[in-house]
Amino acid sequence: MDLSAFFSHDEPGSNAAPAVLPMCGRYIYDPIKIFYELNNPNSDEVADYLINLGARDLPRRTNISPTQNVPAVRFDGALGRSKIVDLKWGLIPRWSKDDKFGSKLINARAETLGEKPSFREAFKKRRCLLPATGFYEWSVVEGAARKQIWRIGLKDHAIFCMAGLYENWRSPEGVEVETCTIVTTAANALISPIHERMPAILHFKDFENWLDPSVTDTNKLSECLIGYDSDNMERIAIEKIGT
DNA sequence: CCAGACGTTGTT
DNA sequence: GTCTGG
DNA sequence: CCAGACGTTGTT
DNA sequence: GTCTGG
Repeated sequence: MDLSAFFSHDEPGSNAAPAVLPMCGRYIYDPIKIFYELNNPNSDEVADYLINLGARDLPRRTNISPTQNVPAVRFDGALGRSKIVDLKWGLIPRWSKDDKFGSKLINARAETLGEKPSFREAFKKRRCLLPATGFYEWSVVEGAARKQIWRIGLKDHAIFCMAGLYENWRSPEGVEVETCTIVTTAANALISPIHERMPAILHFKDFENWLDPSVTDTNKLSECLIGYDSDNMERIAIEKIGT
């Protein structure tokens, strides 16, 4: 396989083919405020949607990692609409005896959400969106001393929403913890040279169905968990997280 | 029946 | 909680 | 995902 | 090398 085309926008020196490795264990949230200042778009329906939910002033975070609280959109039954809440990244199943298992469940494969004991109930009833402006992947480049870091996102740094599931877990001591996981899917053409998986990025038209707990047709829900179009994304080699 | 797992990614 | 393996 | 730790005994 | 914490 000729991988040279994938490196046309790489930094100098990374012309060796990387071992095919690599998912979504770190990501980025740039405030919508910054997004608008940088790009001044005429309209962006995802950004407008999040602004309407009060996301405009969420803080900038360039290295969101598992076990941290992350901003999420989910349906609130009492309000009758979706709202933004903080969820701890790393899903702890309701039946889990301790919180250790949660640190492993940072991703959930889209293909098997309906079957896995840890995810199937959340897939039917507790879906959420995780806003982001990018995510990181690491790949081993032959001959290089360190792993190559990639910052991946939509073109023009547009904000997007990853598909997520959430749970409400009660510890033996009675402490409530709300946790979440990021749904992954097969990598698209842009990402597959460096990683086999990528987060499921939802199109705006699918937000409502994904968030609506009364929607339980899992076949239909699965249809929106397809790899995002490579042409609308970009992948940039970086030296350090946060740059 | 009980005991034990329940997950993903990447690496070999 | 629910399924699988023994 | 990466970075960093990786241990015990006895004492307070 | 493998696990834990963030």
